[in-house]
Amino acid sequence: MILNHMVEFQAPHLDAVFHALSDPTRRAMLHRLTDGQRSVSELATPFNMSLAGASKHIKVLEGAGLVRRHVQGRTHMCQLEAARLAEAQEWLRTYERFWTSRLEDLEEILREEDRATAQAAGKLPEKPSTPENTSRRQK
Amino acid sequence: MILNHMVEFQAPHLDAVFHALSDPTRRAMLHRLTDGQRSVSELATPFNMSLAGASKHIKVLEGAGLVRRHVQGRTHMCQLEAARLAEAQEWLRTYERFWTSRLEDLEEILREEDRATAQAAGKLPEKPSTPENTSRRQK
DNA sequence: AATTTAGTCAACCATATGGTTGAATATTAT
DNA sequence: ATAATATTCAACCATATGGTTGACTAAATT
Repeated sequence: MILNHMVEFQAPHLDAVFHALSDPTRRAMLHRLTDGQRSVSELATPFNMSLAGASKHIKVLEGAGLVRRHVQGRTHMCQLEAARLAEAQEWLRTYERFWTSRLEDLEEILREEDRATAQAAGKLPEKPSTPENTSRRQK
Repeated sequence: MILNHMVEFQAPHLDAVFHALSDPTRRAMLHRLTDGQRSVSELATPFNMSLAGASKHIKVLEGAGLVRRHVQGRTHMCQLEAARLAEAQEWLRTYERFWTSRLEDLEEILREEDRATAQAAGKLPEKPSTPENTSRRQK
């Protein structure tokens, strides 16, 4: 529970990171940066888009902390900054158990039966499942 | 290179998945589903939001394939569907090497030096770095 | 049969997003 | 000094997003 809190709230970047990743142009840009630094115009060229448009995308990536920029003269060099990607992966790791093992399916089924019985036992409470009262079976 | 293509293009869900994950309400909803199925109103209650609003969020999650819905009578039961999360994690895995090992930093530095020399050697080509001509040092 | 409950739908609103163009800024090359 | 290059900025546009409310549909309860 405490860990969940940490994952959910100790990473206040997730909104920005996931949003940045939701655009294919930006994902492609990140991917090109795995090969090394690229200037803004280098990053822009493969895309059928104005330089200003590409520049905006880069700013989104920068804002999400996925790219760092070093200005050298008139060219802005962009570099992949992976830390926030690690945070995103960490968030996803919480859900790994839902695809890694069929054992988890069984666990899930048991939980379901549990719920079903509880529901059959009586009326649903008025606030049936706030985070506070669903800790019945904590991890 | 072929693998990169696969990661980038064989997962056409990434836009929708990452977009779905970019909203804290939706992430919280997913999280609550790790504890078992929830009806739409159960999912909605913890949030200071109209039922219709929450319903929209759930539809976004459904659209991204992160939630499945079984209608039983008048209640719609929502269930976590993790496969697409696995795809997202798979995409992120491509970047793991950028945070897992300091060895990669060295590799990166070497690549940088390589680039710098190439640049010093002559003018930058007109299309300096299309995906085709940056395969100089392939993975 | 009447009412409550669960949920969607449609219309609306403010703001965000992804894109454009044209002008502005600063650096480098001639 | 002039021109070219690299990039941002500001204004604009269409569409998407996250939210609301009120009306509607369908199922369960009384």
